[in-house]
Amino acid sequence: MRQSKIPQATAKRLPLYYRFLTNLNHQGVTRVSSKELSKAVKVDSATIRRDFSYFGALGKKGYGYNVEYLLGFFRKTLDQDELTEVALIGVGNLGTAFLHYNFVRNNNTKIVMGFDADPNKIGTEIDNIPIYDIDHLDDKLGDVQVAILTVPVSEAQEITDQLVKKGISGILNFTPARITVPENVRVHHIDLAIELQSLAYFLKHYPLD
Amino acid sequence: MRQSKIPQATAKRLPLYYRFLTNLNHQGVTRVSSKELSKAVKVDSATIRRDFSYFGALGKKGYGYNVEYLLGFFRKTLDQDELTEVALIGVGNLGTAFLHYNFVRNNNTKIVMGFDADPNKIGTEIDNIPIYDIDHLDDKLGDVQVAILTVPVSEAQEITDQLVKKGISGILNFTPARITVPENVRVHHIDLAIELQSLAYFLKHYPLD
DNA sequence: AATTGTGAATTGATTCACAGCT
DNA sequence: AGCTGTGAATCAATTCACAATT
Repeated sequence: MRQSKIPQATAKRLPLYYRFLTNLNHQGVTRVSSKELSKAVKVDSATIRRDFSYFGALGKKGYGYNVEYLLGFFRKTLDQDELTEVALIGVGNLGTAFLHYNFVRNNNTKIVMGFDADPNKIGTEIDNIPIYDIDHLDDKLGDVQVAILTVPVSEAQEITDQLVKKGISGILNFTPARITVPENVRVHHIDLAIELQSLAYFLKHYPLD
Repeated sequence: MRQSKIPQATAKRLPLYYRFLTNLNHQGVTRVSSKELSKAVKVDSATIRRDFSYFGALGKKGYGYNVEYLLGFFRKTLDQDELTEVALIGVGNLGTAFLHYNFVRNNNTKIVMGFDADPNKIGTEIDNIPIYDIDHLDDKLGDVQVAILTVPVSEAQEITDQLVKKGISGILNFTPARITVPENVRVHHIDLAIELQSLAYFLKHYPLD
């Protein structure tokens, strides 16, 4: 498990491949070429072959890849069975969107609890996920290792500190705050405003036509 | 405007810089070094200096950067005044989160209308943004160039086709579908499930400690 | 005939490290 | 004395292009 030699860029694409292969499998497709897959996932076919090759020779020359075999392989690799439990911090619109997303197919992650400050939400369940009082983070969080942070920006750092104190390992941060954490905590930032602004910027400065 | 020679990675960080510089300015800070800024935005200081250098020599050696001057510069560069109008397609939880986000500071983008199929939403306004019937996309969209796509995955491609027909230039796609568009349309994918899965994957395979 | 798997080339981005300026 | 701006080095990812294989 330690020190995989798979490039990070490849690792990020694995869930994508997995999802599309699952779709193909459901549709009864038994074989697929890197070129076909490329069309579906919008990743260059050479990149796909390179990505797959890190796991060994999974395909057959002149034939392509056997969907079921490939899927079985990825299932193991992605720890598709070993579930990662996730806590959702902040049950606003964005947080609620996540709760509803939850039980779509590819579950190697599962939101097991939510936290909020709103008394109308505390004690309720959304899609069977209990919502606790944010002030009880300490008691309720248990040993959950991953948190989705969808709180107002003003609270982001303070709540992060609490999560860190409880020993969290990873945070998916949707607030615009660039939160500070110790070296051993991994943070992925998704900044919706920046995504939109940078799309606009690219449209103006890097025209496609 | 055509063919800027700024690296894409730099371009993506500009809105981030801009936001933090605005904060500093509001706090009355007048000068900042690349090292200080690095701490705040979590980007290596050499990268920051390199990024800035694409716009010329904006700083002073031994001193750092003048916040106001830098801001003025970026304002122009980011077309902070030239507003990009955006349509939000799909007013579910995720879409609503965007509508509320809207009028935070850095506005070079503005959501001007929403679309949904739900009769309870059609005809209403959320934060002063009118919600139209998705079936009236054709009449209402006008010449809006950018769309945020937050519809169920099953509708993604069909609605994309409509947007394309109306001449959209950019789509921020939050559905898990890898939508197909002509070459001259730019699509940025943000796939929440994949972000979560890949964070979990990194935690397991690329431990930080 | 078709498609993989991969060396080699290329492209893109980051980081080092320091001369030069204020 | 301190910090920028940048050449050079490094690192990471993509893409080319084709020999090998079914």
